[in-house]
Amino acid sequence: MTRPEVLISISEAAQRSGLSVHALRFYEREGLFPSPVRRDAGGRRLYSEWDLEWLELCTKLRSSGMPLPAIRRYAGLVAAGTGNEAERLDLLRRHQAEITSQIAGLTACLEVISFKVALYEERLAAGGPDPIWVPPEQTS
Amino acid sequence: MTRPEVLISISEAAQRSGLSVHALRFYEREGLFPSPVRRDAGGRRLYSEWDLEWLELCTKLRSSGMPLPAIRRYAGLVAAGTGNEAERLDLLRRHQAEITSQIAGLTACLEVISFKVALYEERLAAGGPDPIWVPPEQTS
DNA sequence: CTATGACCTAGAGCCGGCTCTAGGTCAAGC
DNA sequence: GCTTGACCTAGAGCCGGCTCTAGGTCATAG
Repeated sequence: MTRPEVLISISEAAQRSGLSVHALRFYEREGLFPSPVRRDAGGRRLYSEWDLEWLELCTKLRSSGMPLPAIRRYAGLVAAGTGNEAERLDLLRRHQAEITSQIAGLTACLEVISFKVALYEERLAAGGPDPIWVPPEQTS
Repeated sequence: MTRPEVLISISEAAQRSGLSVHALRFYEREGLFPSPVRRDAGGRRLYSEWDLEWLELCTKLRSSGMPLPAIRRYAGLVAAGTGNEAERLDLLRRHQAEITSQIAGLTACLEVISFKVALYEERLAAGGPDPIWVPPEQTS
């Protein structure tokens, strides 16, 4: 009655997760998996659906700037099983705040850039080669 | 009639730009200034208001992920004077797109995290220690 | 006159996050 | 039985962006 769990090789896991095989092994060494990655008789890694989902979360965390040690902590909490939900929540909330402030920062940068873009567009449209922003002549 | 241009020392420029003195010298070596930073008789750097404005732009570009070589290119265009506005515009537009897609990526991550946060909150509020996401028991 | 402190240069070091290499095992196909 | 190719481990290397060090100059204060 145990349904036939699908297990895939590292190269397949790499394809499906978007990570390189190197990165997958590296993540494992770094303790980023809550439960050890399974192996076949020959010692080769076998990734389950669960592992892939976990990796998906990991890549989201990474791509939003969470450092490996933090992901390791989270993995540790998950590994420890139920009972530490408050801690997990705390970790996630902090990262949530982190992302929010990153977005705010980027939005501010975007505004500045967009302003400059608009300026250049205007000038170019006007055809005039009026200087917009020239370094001051070295009047020494 | 030339108004008395205010020139400040490197440490002051560091404070006002938020960069370290090391970083300021480093940026200069890396060719990130369109016009060379002025020096006093003793060879010490003197930063003008214009330099500070430039640095402000640089930090915006950097903090939104523009790599140093790209900033160097932009500095080169500004240094070359009027006539290359189209190129500058192109460079800025590309970065604009870059930032936009970064924001989109972060927003996607934020959604995932927020979803998980909501899940944990719900569970914790319910008081129940129902497992949310447990690594599968190694049913080997 | 000396010592303090801000500055200078050139170059080495560091950190995070991979990425790659060397050297080896193993199973399948010819 | 040999080659091929996917995998293994441990560890070295790389890249970007600073950051720090060593060793020196110079000006003002005591």
